[in-house]
Amino acid sequence: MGELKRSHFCNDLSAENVGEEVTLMGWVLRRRDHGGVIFIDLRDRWGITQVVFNPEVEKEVHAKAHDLRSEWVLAVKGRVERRPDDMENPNLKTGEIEVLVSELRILNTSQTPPFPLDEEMEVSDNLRLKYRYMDLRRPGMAANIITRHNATKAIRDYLNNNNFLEVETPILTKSTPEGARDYLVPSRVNAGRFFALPQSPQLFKQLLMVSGMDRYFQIVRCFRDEDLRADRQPEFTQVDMELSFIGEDDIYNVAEGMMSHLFKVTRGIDLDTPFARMTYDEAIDRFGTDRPDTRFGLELISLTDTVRNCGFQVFRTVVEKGGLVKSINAKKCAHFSRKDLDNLTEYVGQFGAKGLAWVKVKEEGEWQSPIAKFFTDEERADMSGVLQAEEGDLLFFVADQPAIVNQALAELRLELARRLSLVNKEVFNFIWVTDFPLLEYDHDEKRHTAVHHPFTAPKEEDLGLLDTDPGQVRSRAYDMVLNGSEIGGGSIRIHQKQLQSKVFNALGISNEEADEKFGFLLQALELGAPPHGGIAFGLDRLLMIICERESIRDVIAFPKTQKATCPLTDAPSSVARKQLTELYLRPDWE
RNA sequence: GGGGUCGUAGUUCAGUUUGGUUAGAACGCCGGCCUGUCACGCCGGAGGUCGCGAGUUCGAGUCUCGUCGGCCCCGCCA
Repeated sequence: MGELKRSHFCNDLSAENVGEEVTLMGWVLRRRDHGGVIFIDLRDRWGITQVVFNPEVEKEVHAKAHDLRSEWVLAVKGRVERRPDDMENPNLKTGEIEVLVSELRILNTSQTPPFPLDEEMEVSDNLRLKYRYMDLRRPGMAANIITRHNATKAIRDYLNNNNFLEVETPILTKSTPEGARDYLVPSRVNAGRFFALPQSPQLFKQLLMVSGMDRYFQIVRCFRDEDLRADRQPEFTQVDMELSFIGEDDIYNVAEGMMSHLFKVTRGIDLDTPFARMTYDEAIDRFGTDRPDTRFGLELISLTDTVRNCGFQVFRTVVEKGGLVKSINAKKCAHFSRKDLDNLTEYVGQFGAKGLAWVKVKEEGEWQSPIAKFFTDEERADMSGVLQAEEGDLLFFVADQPAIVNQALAELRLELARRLSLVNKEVFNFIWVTDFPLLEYDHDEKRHTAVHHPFTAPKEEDLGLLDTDPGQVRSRAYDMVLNGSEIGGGSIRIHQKQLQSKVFNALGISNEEADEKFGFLLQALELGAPPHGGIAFGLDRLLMIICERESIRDVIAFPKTQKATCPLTDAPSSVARKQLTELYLRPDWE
């Protein structure tokens, strides 16, 4: 760069700077060579400035500019000039001016980029990840990274102003049963032993409460060795927090305040607080899922009682076996074609539904449907009544075991909303889902497992059920749901050893195993653990919504592919045999 | 572990249904011309193991099987 020193960024200059000598540094976005005058759009993180090379002004510099190519790195010194009349570019922040270059330094050349940095062009994910540093030059991606910075800054500011301490917790930690598969790290110093990377800092943040930190938070990487999705990476970031001497309402308050600040800073949006609340049971009942998207209707309606004694054997048998019959009334959709319906039937099939019954409501409530003949006039009228069916409506039915009915119709509801364009992207519907069950039965393992995690406190009024009917115990867990996406979850924790042991027992964890795996926590609970609780937010998912992207990969600087690999570094890779033997590992796959 | 979909020039894609001469387009790239463009324009040019491997066939980008990779989903995971 010689003696050149950058004086401005590429979005700084305006008509007010006309006449000034400035020095800009950046990348060549585009070159427009007119044989005579040459225009270069110079780009940096902040913006774009047009710089001009005129042969009548600086003949040698102009000649040098002839060689410039896309993505070369330049330093240019020159005078800010107002553009001639009618030559202003309203699409550029710096469009009023241009820099007439008197001195050009080529700081670096560049090969032709492996893909165009044009925002409009779709480029395959593999290429984008292999050359991620090029991908991140694209203004849209750069904006996401900048938004991510602004988001974490806003979160830190808010929590700092509310008496929270940011405390780091170990990345090399102990493998614990329950939950997701661990990433393991072999210990060289301790033959045959392994660290695990944390699935979350759950136990450490509880210990920080025992240590009297009172209000902790951390923006922290978490690791789960499970299969990937558009919204799931093996390493992801949580906004993790824990508070002492609090109840649910205190958590809701802090979390709502933090979200309000976050959305104000990143999107300029004022959120309505407090957020709506809904129990788990109500969410399942009305939406079939514990993370309902409440931006549109199409709610699930139960017909189980209505059809209990009906003439249609399929429905009757399902109800007799403890199943459900639920329905969605797709208003004014009776025009759906047979192909549409086959299509939707296939769609719900992947969620386990063995069929999708449908009814088109015609004049005077008449049913056009393959199943119409199985019902009496009265039964059809009863069902139409419950569903508030009107001429032109399309009714869908699924009858099966509750889990299948709810999932199939929940997914059908979302698919219908997409097809009917009912989803308003400008709306941010936050809700708290509360009163989750504490335990669910795992048919493979033949025992109960924790719905949230094993440290979640049961509701006091349900404590008696822990021995008699554990599946019916409700917990003090809560999720924050935004537009159908679970963006955070937490609970009030157990802070007394006796209750914690009891829950471990309900989970089928013996006293010995509890001591071996969680002894340190149980000990801490006996040394003055305060009542406490907390919540953790998925920062990547939040940003995906804030940045209006379809994948969390777009808000992570260096994400992994669906196979959990990194095309840029080629990780994971094989290692030297010596490294393995040092770690007391003997491969048997060769 | 399973289902779907894609893989052709540097990039994005057409061509695959119905196998048949030299595999096309746009953008990009290279060269030339051009003093007011901003997705500059005009003229010319180069550029392809059709992901990889087997098979069917006189002949495969096109059909079959396998395999690798990207993406989406189920299971899994909060």
